Formats: sequence, C-alpha cells, structure tokens
Amino acid sequence: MSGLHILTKGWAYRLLMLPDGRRQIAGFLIPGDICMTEVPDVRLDFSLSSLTDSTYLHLSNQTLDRLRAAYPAVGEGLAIHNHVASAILRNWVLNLGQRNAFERIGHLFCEMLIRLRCIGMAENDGYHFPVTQIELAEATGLTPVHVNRTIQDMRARGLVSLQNRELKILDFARLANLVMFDPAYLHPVTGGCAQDG
Amino acid sequence: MSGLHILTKGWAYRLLMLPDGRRQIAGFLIPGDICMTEVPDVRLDFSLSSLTDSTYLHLSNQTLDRLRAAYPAVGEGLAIHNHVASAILRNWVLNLGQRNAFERIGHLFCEMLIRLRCIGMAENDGYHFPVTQIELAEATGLTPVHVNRTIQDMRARGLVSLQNRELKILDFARLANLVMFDPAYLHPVTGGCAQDG
DNA sequence: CGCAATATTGAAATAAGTCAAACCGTGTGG
DNA sequence: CCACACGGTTTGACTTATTTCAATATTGCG
Repeated sequence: MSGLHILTKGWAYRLLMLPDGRRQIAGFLIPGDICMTEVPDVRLDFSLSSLTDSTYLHLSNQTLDRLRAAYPAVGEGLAIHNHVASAILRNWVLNLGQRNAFERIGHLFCEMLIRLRCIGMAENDGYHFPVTQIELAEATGLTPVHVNRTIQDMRARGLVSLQNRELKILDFARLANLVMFDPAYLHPVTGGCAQDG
Repeated sequence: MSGLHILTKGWAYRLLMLPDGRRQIAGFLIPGDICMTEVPDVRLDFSLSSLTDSTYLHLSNQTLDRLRAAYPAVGEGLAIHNHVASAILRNWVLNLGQRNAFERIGHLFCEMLIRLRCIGMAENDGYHFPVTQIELAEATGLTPVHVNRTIQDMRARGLVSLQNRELKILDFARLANLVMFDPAYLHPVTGGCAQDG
C-alpha cells in the first residue's frame, strides 16, 4: 500500500459530482478518519471538502511501513478501519436504496452520534453538527425542501432538536428503532466506544 | 491484513437487508473480484449470493504474505483493486442518490460491460447478464414493475436488447452519454481493458 | 445596517410505488 | 402429450412520496 491522509481535526465530506452538476455527498469524515489513501496511477473519483476548520496528517509510505513493523497492531487497526469504512459506505447504499426520507436522515443522525461518541465528541446524545440542510440533502439524495420538512416532522415528534448547528437526539431509543439503526456495522462497540484488545 | 476470498467463476452479489425484509444489492461480483476480506473480530454486515454456478479461491494470511514478499506487484495490485472496489461502491451511492431509474439501470449496464470486457467475458457490447428484473430492482432501489417499464423504454429507443439473460448494448455511445457513464473510476483503462505496467 | 446564505412555507407537478391480474416459457408428473 | 405449477415478465389503473417552483422568513456577519 501507500501513504495515507488522516483527518485530525474538524469535519469534512467526500463529494461526487455528475457532469451536469448534480452533487452527492458520499460520506462525512470526522477526526481519526482516513480521508484518502495514495495509490499510484489511480485517478481520484471524489473530492474532499471541509465543513469546519480542519487539519490533516499525512503518513508517507515509509513512515507507515516503519510504524507497521514496530507496532503490529497498527496494521491490524488499519485493516479494521478499512473494513468499517466500507461497511459505512455499504450502509449508505442501503440507506439511499431502501430507506425513505425520514429513515435516511434519522439514520445519519444516529450513525454520527455513535461515531462521534467513539472519539469523545458527543455528550448526552447531543453533538455539534456543522452540516447545512442543503448539504444534508446532498448526502441523502433528497431536496433541501424535503429535508426541511422531514426535520420539522422529527422535531414535532419530539425526536430531535436542531438549531445553530447543534443537534440533540431527544429520544435515541425511539429514533433508532424507527429508522432501524443497528450500530453493529460500525464495529463491535460497547456503550458507543470502540473496545480495542 | 488477513485472508481473502476471490470469486474465480460465475456471478455473485453482495446483499444488505433491513430487519423488516427490505433488500438492497450493494454490488455485483464477477471473476477476479475479491468478495470478502477476513478481518479478525469484525462481524460481516452483508451476505453473498451466487447468481450462477460459481467457484471461489481462498488465500490464507500466510499464503498472501508469501505472495506479497515474492512478487511486490501483488501488494500493489491488491491496493489498486481495493481502491477500484471503493470507487465502484461510491459510484453506486452516486447512482442511487442522484440518478433516475433510466440512468441507474443504464449506468449499471455500461459498468458491467466494461468490467466484463476487462476479464474477457464480453464481446461486441453484449454479455451474459444472469440477473432477474427483481434482482435488478433490488440493486437499483426501484420496484420490479418500474424496472420492467424502464427496460422497455430502453428497448423502444433502440438502446439495448435483453432476453434470455443475454444483454446487448445496441448503441453504447448514446447510452453512455444519456446516463453519464464515464469509465474512469473503474481504473485507467484502454479500450475497456486494464493496462498493467 | 444590509447583504448573502440559509431556513421555512405553500401549491402544483411528477417520478416512482402499489396492487392486481394476465402472460409466458419451461419443466414435471400423471 | 397434455395440464398444471412455478418463476419471471408484462400490462393497467390508481396512489403517494418526493420534487419543483416560487415566495417569504430568518440568521450570521462584514
């Protein structure tokens, strides 16, 4: 393999575009996520955008090799990270293909809660969510208008509150159940936090 | 990393399911594709189904290590394969999120043509396509009824013919243009076939 | 203060879904 | 050799989730 770029601070997203301008967000990145792997002779099919002030760490091929050699757990950790990243992506396919507007948005809210919890960036089922409704629409394959109405529906049902980029899940159990969120694909977890052997 | 399972003959697909029974196909696998990577302590989030009589090759951890050591190109090849597999998945997200029924199905037809060509399993823009309309619906997030009507539309426009599991793209240039298919994400290719250095 | 980007609301249009029936090829068994 | 059952395809009529268009708040911010 080759070098890696890791997001170390802030939020970002992976963007895919169609020649006629249609935009699809194919994943949100938070600290700890690998946003890109360098592979020789392969063109990138996506672009990255930061949502907030963010910083990145670049690990070169050699650095990575040395790390792997010195700490075998590094290689294993990368393998797990890769697997989870694929699982998240596959799950996004499931979302777009099978879930309706309510379920898509609710599922994203739940997923980000668990992922942020794992890195200590969520408390009490609430977290900073620096994503506009327009971007949320680009992520869920919906219209901004419909995203808006759906969020209002969630508010009316007392499931979430969202204002000033602060999201709070008011009834996680009910929301998770309604949108069929099962955190298993994010990794074997305990109370929302990864357990490393 | 760990062991690998490679499809060596036949077609298969990766299936995701929701607890209420909704099914989403998250990718078709053809010979040469890695259908699964063994990662310790990680539960699989998908299942695999064969569409035709198929065979698999299992490469154990040790075998793989030995291969990689003896032939450096193996490691690089795997990295490229991984990258392309992710790109295909991301593209499927783009499909489901932004393309309409016609574009989704047409895009899949184009993608499979190029991928099959690379392994010598397509000729003259035609190939064996062992996927029922029901499965095609599960892959595209559409209804079988709507898939049917869309294919009829394609037939009526003289773009494809499909009967007895044999698909022929009658006007590839026009179809690719209509559905905005750009093979770049499948790998730098020449005439549909991968060029390895 | 006033712009520019977001968020919200309403009404009308449409792509895709649902339900239900008919059709078709094909293999099987009487 | 016909009848029938089976999985898949096709068709029609009707419903609905989501989009579109367009206008009106609202908010952050230089």
